[in-house]
Order: sequence, then structure tokens, then C-alpha cells
Amino acid sequence: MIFHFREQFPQLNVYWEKYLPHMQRQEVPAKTTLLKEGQVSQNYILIEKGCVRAYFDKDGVDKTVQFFFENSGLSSFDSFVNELPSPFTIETIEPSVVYLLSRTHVLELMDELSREPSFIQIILGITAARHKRYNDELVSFIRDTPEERYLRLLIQRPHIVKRVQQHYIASYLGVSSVHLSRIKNKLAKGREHF
Amino acid sequence: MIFHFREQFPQLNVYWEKYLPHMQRQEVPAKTTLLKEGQVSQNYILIEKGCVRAYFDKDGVDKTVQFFFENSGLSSFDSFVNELPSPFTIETIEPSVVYLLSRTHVLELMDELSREPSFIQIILGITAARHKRYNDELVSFIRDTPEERYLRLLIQRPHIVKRVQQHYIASYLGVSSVHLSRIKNKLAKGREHF
DNA sequence: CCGTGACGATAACATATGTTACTAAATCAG
DNA sequence: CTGATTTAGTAACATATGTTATCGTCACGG
Repeated sequence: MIFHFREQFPQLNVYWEKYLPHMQRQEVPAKTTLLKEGQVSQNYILIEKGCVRAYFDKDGVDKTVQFFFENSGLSSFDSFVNELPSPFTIETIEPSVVYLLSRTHVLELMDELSREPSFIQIILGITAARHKRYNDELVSFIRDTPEERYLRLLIQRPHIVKRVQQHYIASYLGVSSVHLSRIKNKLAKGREHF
Repeated sequence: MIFHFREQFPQLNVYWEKYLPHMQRQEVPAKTTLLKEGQVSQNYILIEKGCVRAYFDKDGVDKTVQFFFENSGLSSFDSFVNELPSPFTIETIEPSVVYLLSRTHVLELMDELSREPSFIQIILGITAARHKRYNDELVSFIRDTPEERYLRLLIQRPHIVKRVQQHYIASYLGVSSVHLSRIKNKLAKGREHF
């Protein structure tokens, strides 16, 4: 779906730096669409500054799938690799600075990378990490109530809650923004006995 | 999480057949636990006949994650590979015939397999297919109502609905069995105008 | 053949969540 | 700076879903 590995695999930074001259730098305001649902992803996106979300439309309602922050890279995986219509939109949440690297250059980079002795380990590591992330997300949807999912987010990834507007958080948790307000209210009441 | 690839990668059958002598055949009744949540998975499981489900316990309630049928193999992936406690239980739904292949032999098999020229393609293919499956499942949970998920199951994997008891289906869809009854009832009423 | 238990349907009620509308505060654009 | 837009909170009501209890059917073992 989406992959981002710069922060997990710093040994790759040398490659990114080598390809910097081929990247297109963009300063964009909030709510800028970087890739539209239904279009073919042409660029791998690296975030230098700011914050981005991936979402798709269901009967006119946004469904947020994931958030991305500085020093991470992403693409609509299947769309980018196989030149298929992307199943979701990628849009900035804050004013951001991003670098775009075209498919051609990414393929070149991959080709170089494949000569790296630890290529298999890197690919397997990336794959396993990505798999674990999606899997944990799925299990959380199956197992947890929205309130539990919110608490988990607060504990495990508090920067997201601090930084992202609440209606996006609600959309990510799978509830309406009204209901997220209720959840927060209920949790606050639970704490006020102290 | 769980992987099963025999049906998708028939070119691997020669390997399974070679290791048949090392497999332990078991005929077991329905509701037999093959691997218990919290224990370390010691065997890769191949289903010759019957039907199996993976589930975990949440506050005393079953949460079914996946179903498996004849000619597919499975394991609790992370548990089997990294010798960790399995996050879920694997249990037969019907009287079944299964073959168990121990970790030692699976590792031997993998070692042989890695000399196969198309090893990378096979691994990537397996990984990509597995990733797509989990991803589709996650998207369905985010996007669809339980009723839509049930319709999707009816259309895309009708054999599951035909073969598996309804409370397991309900658990898999993420609703109570009472509510699944309501959904079926509502759908039946929608159709009775014809 | 009978009793027992598993299964699915249904009803009644409880709780969770969505929807709409309104308000106040914060943020943005000119 | 100021009006317009965005955002978060709240209330009231509607719908979805869970829980418990009951019932009829069916399969199975004694």
C-alpha cells in the first residue's frame, strides 16, 4: 500500500543523497494534493518538513489510512510499482517541504541497491517491518474499541495526537469527530477524580 | 502473521512431496487445538482435508482472524520463525486430516529452496500476495460496514459462508452472531420482492 | 429411541455510534 | 485589523450493534 523506510533504514541515506540532484523540491501549503485517488503515482515522495496523510473516499466521506512526518518517504506502493490507479489520495496536512523522485530514478536507485551485499536483508527487513505495521493495525481494528484505539495512539504515538487535527484523528480511528469528542470527554472525566 | 501458499505456488509441491516422509499425519475431530495462543509454534501445518480457523481471545470473546481449507498450509508466522509466543490459537472447525512439519525440517526445506534460481521471485511473490491479502482485509475493515463485509464474503468467497458455522462467520466479520442473523434477515427481506 | 447439547432465529432492552444543528474559539485571507 | 473559514465541543435525536433470554431444530451418543 504505502511504504516509508528512510527512518528505519538509515544506511540507505547515502543513496538518497546521491539522488538528491534528481529530486524536485516543492514547498506547498496545507491541503495540497500530492497524488489523487485514481491517478497513477509517478513519484516517490520524501518529506523534509511537514506532515501528510493518505486517505480514500467512501460515499463522500474521508477515510484516513495513515500519517507521515518529516524524514520519512512514501508512495502509493502498488500504484507506483505497477503503474496502476492509486486507491487513495495523498495530501499535506501542514505547509510542507517535499522532494519528488520520479519512477525512472527510483528504478535506477533500486538497480544500484540490488548490488549492495546486504540487499536481501534490507528488502526482507523493509518487507517484514511493513508487514508487521499493517498487521498490527488490522489486529487493532479487530480487537480494540475506538476508545482503546485512541488510548493506544496516545500512548504509542503521542506526536500524532499533538500535531494532527482532531477530525483527521477521528477519521483514522474509524469514528466521527463528534464521537471522538465524546471519548476525550469521557476519559477526562475519568481522570478528574485525581 | 499467518502464511499459506501451497495453492498459489504449485511449483513448490515437489518440495512438500519430498518432505512428506518427515511429516506427522494426524486425523483430528472438530474443535481440536493445533496451536494454543501464547505457545511457540513448532510445526508448519498442511491441511489435507477439513477446515481450520485462527483466532485470539479478547476479554473472553473469540475474535476469528482467518479461515483455512484443504490444500493450504499455515503457521503462526512470527511465532514459528522467531520462536515467540503465538498471538493466536489455531483450531479445527471440522474433523480434519493435517500434516505437521517441524521447524527443523522447514528450515532444511527453505535452505534447499534458496538454491532454486527463482527463489527471489518466489519469496517476493509470496510476500506481495500475503501483503495484499492483509491489506485488503484492513481496507475492508476501514471502509465497509458489517453488512457490506458480509456481502463481499458472499460474493468473493461463498465457499466460506456455505461451509463455516455462522457464529464463526460473525466473529470473523466483527459482529455478534445475533447481529449477523439480523443482517441476513434484512438482506432476505430486500430480496423477497422478486 | 431418548436426552443433551450445539446452532440459528427472534425479541426486548441497553449501549455505542452516527447525524444534524448550534456555538465559541482559533486560524486564515484580504 | 477584520470578516470569513476552520475547528472543537455539546446537545438531541436516530440508527447500529451488543447482550441476554427464549425457542425450535438438528445431530449425536448412550
